[in-house]
Amino acid sequence: MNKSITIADIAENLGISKTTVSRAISGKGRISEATRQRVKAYMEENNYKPNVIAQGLAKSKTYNIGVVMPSDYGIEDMSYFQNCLVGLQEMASLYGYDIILTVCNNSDLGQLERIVSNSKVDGVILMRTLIEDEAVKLLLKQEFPFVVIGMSAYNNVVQIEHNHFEGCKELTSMLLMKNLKRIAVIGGSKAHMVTSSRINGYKAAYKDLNANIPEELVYLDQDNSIMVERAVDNIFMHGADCIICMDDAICSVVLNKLRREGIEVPADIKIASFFDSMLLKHNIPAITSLSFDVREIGRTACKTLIDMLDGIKVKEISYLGYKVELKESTR
Amino acid sequence: MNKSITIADIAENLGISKTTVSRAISGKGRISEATRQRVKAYMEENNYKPNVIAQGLAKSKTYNIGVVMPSDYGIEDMSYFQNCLVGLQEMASLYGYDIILTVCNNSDLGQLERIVSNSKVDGVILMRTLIEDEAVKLLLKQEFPFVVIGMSAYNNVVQIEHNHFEGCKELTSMLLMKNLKRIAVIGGSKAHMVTSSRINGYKAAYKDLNANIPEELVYLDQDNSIMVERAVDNIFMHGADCIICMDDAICSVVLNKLRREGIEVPADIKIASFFDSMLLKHNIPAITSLSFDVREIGRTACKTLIDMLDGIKVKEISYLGYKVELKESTR
DNA sequence: ATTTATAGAGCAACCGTTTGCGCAACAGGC
DNA sequence: GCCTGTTGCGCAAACGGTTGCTCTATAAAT
Repeated sequence: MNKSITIADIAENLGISKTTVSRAISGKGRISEATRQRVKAYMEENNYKPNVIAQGLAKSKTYNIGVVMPSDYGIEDMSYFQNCLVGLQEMASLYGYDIILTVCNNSDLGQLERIVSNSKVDGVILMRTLIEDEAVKLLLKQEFPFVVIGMSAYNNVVQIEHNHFEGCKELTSMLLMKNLKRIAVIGGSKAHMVTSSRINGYKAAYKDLNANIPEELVYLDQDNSIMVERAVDNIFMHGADCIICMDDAICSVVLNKLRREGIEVPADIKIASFFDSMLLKHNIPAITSLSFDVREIGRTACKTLIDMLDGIKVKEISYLGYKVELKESTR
Repeated sequence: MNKSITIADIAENLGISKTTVSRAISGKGRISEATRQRVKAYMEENNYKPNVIAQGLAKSKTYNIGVVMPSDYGIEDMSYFQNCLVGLQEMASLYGYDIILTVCNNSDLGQLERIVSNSKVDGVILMRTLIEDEAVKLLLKQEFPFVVIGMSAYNNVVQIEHNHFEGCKELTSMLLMKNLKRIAVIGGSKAHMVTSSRINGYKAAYKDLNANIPEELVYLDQDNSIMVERAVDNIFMHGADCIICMDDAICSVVLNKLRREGIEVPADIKIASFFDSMLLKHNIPAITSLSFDVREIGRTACKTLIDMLDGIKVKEISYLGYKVELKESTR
């Protein structure tokens, strides 16, 4: 690991002061075009790279963004995470930031606390928040800049999200319009904001039509396949003409279960799913899906945080678009 | 974001020098027990947190570890990645390091180059390497400390890996012992070291028995479900009594295909898979699987890198155990 | 020709730690 | 009472940048 050259080296070799070199590089302050060119040329030639740590110390910035990934992320969340991360990265590197990743859970914020109080990051992005979220509380208390991806139950929190309420409402409405009246819902955790927003959207669609909400068809917190399959059984017992799956993993289990039971999709029952992953890409019968540009979420979240760090006023909630895809006739 | 207190503040308030405070904290250098206690008490009381950036500048360390995630990671890799990451984190935070995550691909190493030459990380962990790997070349050329997870085709590279050769050889041997002679292989990229190791293990098992290797049953580089399904067709055409799937995603597609064709597992054909994810957990018929403690890989990789950074001599290749799980009779 | 504005550059302090070296006080050995 | 060793501590220079202020030379305005 060969020692890299510093601003002082450049200054000495060019017979100018460190100040001037610094100015030539940053473009700030008064400096002649000629000198700037000399410095630039020398930099180029000798492959000078600024030491971001030193810059950080001087400017009280780290050029790092902390990203908190919940430690209970399931495999079904990972595709979302991956795409989001790519978006975050894209934007971060555009502005010279890097991403420090920490896995934390609501009851052990050690990691997050460390990077925040040791000043290893300038701001934080929360990948998901709970209705009762310790990370949010911590950051609010410390007045540390952060944005959350997805909805937050807290005030004064900058949020980037797809409009799950509207999305789920639109989806449900569309299904209702197609004369499907008994729409079941499986999956999603009650503790998550996303879920409650979606459920509210679902209910709103029913209310708009003054129709009764079939509460007996809603099965949240189905943590494993066994539960999901049991839910499917119950749903059939109660009679249903459509199932909305809260994520792809659930959808996959449901589809398998139906296949085993000899129930045809979409002939016997319709299936709709929130479609984040590629998991089902090649494996879906006719399902209606709601899809999001997750990468865009990442980009927006990152840019918003950077704006905040630059002291630019940002709006508290950014809603991003979603799209409902009907695939009734596929297959 | 309230300004945090510094070593200078402590020094002033306690009427001692910065040096003494620093020594009290680090425990290095000569210092009386009494003073140390005074400082510790004050730190505790006023919630002092060292500024890692400043420490970094002084010690020429960042306490950051770069982790490179290939940008072509598929959803089937994410579970592996997640578990590995948790292991990495665990060990990193134990030693006061943080993880800077970058997504890079072989033809665009911009991100990696930046964090390395801007001295934002002390060392790098490569999540996967290709036979012809630009990241490895770059790091070797810059003499930058790094370890790779999985096998590397290069010399003088510190590697942490499961013994895929032995693993796949053992798996294949076990299958051969059970009188399955026509074992097919689907999936895996020729460009990846893992794959070639596994294939070599597979072949070695055949050679040990002086049996002919059924080359016509090996289908690598099956990038999408269509190809996988076609491969399955071909495999049946050539006759096979077992299929080894290189990963869970492939396995999932294969299982679905078989189900659709009305082929029973394990009655009509046996299935074996490299089992990283939870994806198939609730959805597997009787498959034989090879599983790894991926978290341990992460831990080991991280500890190895930290040792390297501390100037401790590490062994070039660490093999971690794997285990073959037979589930022939499940379901 | 004198004043005023401005452009180009440098000095030196600063960001928050670490660390080599030096200094005083005190201990023990003779 | 002198010499040597050790202990506890502080000075000041680093680490590699940034930045407020000052200074000079030149251009523009009067």
